Amino acid sequence: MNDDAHGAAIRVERPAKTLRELALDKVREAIVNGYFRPGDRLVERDLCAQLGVSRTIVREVLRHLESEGLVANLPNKGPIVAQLNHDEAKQIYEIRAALEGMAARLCAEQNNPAIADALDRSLEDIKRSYREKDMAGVLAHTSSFYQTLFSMVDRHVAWGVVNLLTVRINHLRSMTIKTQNRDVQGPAQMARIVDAIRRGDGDGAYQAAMDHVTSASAIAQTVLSGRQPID
Amino acid sequence: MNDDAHGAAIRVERPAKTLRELALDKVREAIVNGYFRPGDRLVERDLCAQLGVSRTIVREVLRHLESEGLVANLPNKGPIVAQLNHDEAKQIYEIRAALEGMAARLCAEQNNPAIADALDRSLEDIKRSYREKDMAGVLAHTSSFYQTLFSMVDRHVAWGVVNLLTVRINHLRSMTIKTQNRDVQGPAQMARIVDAIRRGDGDGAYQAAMDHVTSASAIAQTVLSGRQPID
DNA sequence: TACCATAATATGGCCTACCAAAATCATCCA
DNA sequence: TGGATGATTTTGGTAGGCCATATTATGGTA
Repeated sequence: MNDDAHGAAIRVERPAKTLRELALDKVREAIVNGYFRPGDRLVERDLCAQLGVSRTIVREVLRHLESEGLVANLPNKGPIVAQLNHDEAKQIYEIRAALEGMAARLCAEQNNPAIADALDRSLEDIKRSYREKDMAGVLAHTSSFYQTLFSMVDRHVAWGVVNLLTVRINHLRSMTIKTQNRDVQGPAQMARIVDAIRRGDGDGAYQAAMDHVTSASAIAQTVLSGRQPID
Repeated sequence: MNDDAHGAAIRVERPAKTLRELALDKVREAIVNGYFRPGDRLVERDLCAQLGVSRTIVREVLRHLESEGLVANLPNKGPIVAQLNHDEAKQIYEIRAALEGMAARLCAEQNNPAIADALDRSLEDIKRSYREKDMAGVLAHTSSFYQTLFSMVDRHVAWGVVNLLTVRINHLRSMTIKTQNRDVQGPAQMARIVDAIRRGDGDGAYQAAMDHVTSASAIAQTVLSGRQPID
């Protein structure tokens, strides 16, 4: 009798995404992977034309990105792509260290072998991407490693925070992973996290996760100040 | 010669706030202090009338609050005031514990007496507000205690995160501080943080800050499950 | 009376067009 | 040459309209 229960199984998955959400993703993408550079002005009407949507949508999208910290608004001059300074980047890495350390500890305390196994799979993906010089893959699989870390202990709020902060340092991330030796050191540090989790060693997992982010932060600082010509 | 440097001193402080920002603050306020209740629908056209602004503004405001987590958007039904469940509240307290613990540790490691002094002043304000049964004051001064904790070590990004999360549990906060004995226990726990900072005891400050938030979280959980008839 | 089809109504999503104020750029004149 | 003046660009904000969907009356029929 229940139409819902009956139809749910075969119901086609509607796109359901509104135009605004589509536009939001597009612009965020464009900023994150550098199509728009830090400091670039984001002129509303230009964006309208480029996205093929109305000003209403563009304004809402810009507001949203502003609250995400990807866009900054100069009064009476309009929105620009936010510029990340040295110090803010450091703070973001520091927060990630605290939260990822926390998640790692919680994972270790679960004593559930499935967690370490899932993390190991992500880790394998990362190593493979490094071997194949697929840097986009490295980033994606690293994200999914951390997502696993948080979602295995049902910490989606903290994952949301980490994710929000991470997009703001995305260009730094893509530079750090290209650094000399990072293809060996990075995975090794992550393996230490997984080992500690597998041993049920909360403190060890916490420390290992902190160390990993901290070393990424150090590299990022070098990149930011040195500005080595990687392009 | 420099007109800017010259004029800056006497330049009238223009409100500079755009209508949108004003509206944003109003609606956020209205949600935070319960004028709009969790689950209430936020009908765009009604808000236009109540705020006296156009739909464009209202929509931008709703988007912004959505990304802050204060408003949820039901597909094909529109925005409502976000409802905070048990588990999410717990996660928020947990994140605050991690970040406030971090800030407390950093403060302790600065070995700067001015920090402990400033915190002590906030603490006095809190106690006074408790004595005067000024609960709004307790909340405000507690916030400023933590703001000091973060700003003294220049961690405005982390402070932003904590702030963002805190508004979502504001009603819980106002309930926990009214709990029996909280007027004694709360300040005592905060005093332990300040003491540790004054001693330069990083680990102690970290632990004390964690303890304080953790106990607030425990009270909040009780309130949430017990649902004592406060109205 | 019970029930179903249909029509209103309410509302979100999206669009166009317009205006005012500020910033920026170009121009022209003393 | 230096500044006043005017044109252009762009944001901030408004008004109103169109369409699709969801809810709610409404009314007619078995």
